[in-house]
Amino acid sequence: MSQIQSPAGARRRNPRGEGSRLRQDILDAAAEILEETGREDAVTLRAVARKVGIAAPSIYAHFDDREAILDGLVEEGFRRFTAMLEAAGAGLGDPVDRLFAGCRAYLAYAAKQPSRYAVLFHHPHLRDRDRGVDPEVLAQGAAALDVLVRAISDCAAAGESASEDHFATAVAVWVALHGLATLRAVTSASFPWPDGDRLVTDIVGRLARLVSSR
Amino acid sequence: MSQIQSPAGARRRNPRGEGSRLRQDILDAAAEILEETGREDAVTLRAVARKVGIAAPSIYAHFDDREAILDGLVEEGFRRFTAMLEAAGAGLGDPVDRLFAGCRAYLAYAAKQPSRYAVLFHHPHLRDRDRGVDPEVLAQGAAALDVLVRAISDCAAAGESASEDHFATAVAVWVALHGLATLRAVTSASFPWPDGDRLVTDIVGRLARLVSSR
DNA sequence: TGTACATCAGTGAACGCGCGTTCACTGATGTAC
DNA sequence: TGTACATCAGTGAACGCGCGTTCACTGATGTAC
Repeated sequence: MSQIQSPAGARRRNPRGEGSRLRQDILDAAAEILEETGREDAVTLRAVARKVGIAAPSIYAHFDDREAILDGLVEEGFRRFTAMLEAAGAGLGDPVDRLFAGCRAYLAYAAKQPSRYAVLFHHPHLRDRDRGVDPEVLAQGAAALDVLVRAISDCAAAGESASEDHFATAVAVWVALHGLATLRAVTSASFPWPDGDRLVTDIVGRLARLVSSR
Repeated sequence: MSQIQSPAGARRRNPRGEGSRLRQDILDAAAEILEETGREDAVTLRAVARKVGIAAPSIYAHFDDREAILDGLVEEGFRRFTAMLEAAGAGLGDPVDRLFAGCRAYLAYAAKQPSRYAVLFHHPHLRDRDRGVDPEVLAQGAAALDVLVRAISDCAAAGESASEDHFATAVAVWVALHGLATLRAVTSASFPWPDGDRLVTDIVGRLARLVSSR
């Protein structure tokens, strides 16, 4: 948040034309609450307003309703997630290095903000149920997966992966990354996880059908 | 539920000594609400009471508080889950067949009751945070994982798997199964999943280090 | 430079609701004599 | 066989709370003339 303060009116009113800065403050506060509590239902309008230091109704200038805050959180989360994945392997020439960098970045994001990560993939917006899927969110999700597909294509082109159907290969890797990310967040401290990096190298290496192990 | 009815008092009082039947009815109702809504927070004391056809305070005879209902759901869920996994491969002689049967049963459980499955692995009880982990739940979770470990050990003993550290191998398979189970539940209908059975065979085959593909 | 005015960025009080939980109770069912 | 009584399986009313949302408003900030 660009300005944090107690409810006692310490917040300075945004200057003209920059009222939309409050929108970002609201999203940041919502993300903080989500991460602190680990519960999506703790992100209430009033809790967010308290955290930002505004009156609850002020939120309605920027979001239609409570659900819209969560929608915004998911949308922003996906945008950042995709950008982060793309940035992860950007400077690397070797496609296998790029693949692993992307996978490690994926897991690092989920480890750093487990609840925020979880909300990306549990949010009802991803389902078709009651309302349609937000196409923006779908597009971001597809873009994130595409980073993986390209990395694997490049590995295959370089003769480093035996993958044939690169999309299916990418999905297999994605599935395992997601499982690893969520289970790590949820298991108790007493769970005897095998050595983390070895596990990742192993899983990704096998599922991406890498030719030589690293 | 052994008896379902509208709130209008159609429920028949349990005979003496069988009051604990209500406990099971409450758990069943909670499971139904969870699956219908897909939201853990929809499982309120009052919603459960309405579904069972009793007054809300009647629940306190069987559960300490609202949280205890969810705890009960998780505990029962794990017990059934483990039993189901064990039953899945019971009749099969070939260890590879047994492994695949277990994996398919795992995914089938998650596909049939996605919310109930999700609650097993997202429930705060698995974390160390505020309260200690319920040892009963931990034990059931360990037992479920152990089914996998044994299946893989048997494959290795039969020369069908190149696995060395069977626990690590089982964790890799588990991670992928969990990822597949949760992502399948959450992706929109428009997501172009690769052929389900091929994907499972492929992922499990590679991660379990099976020698010959099936 | 002064001033009337529109706009913007919020506020404060109030609403109705469903919730978890408590409390004192009720009335059917089985048991002791 | 009859009856007093304990127990069991619940009920109904009430509480205080935090919630999402609405409404009419306020007062600072910039703009037109």
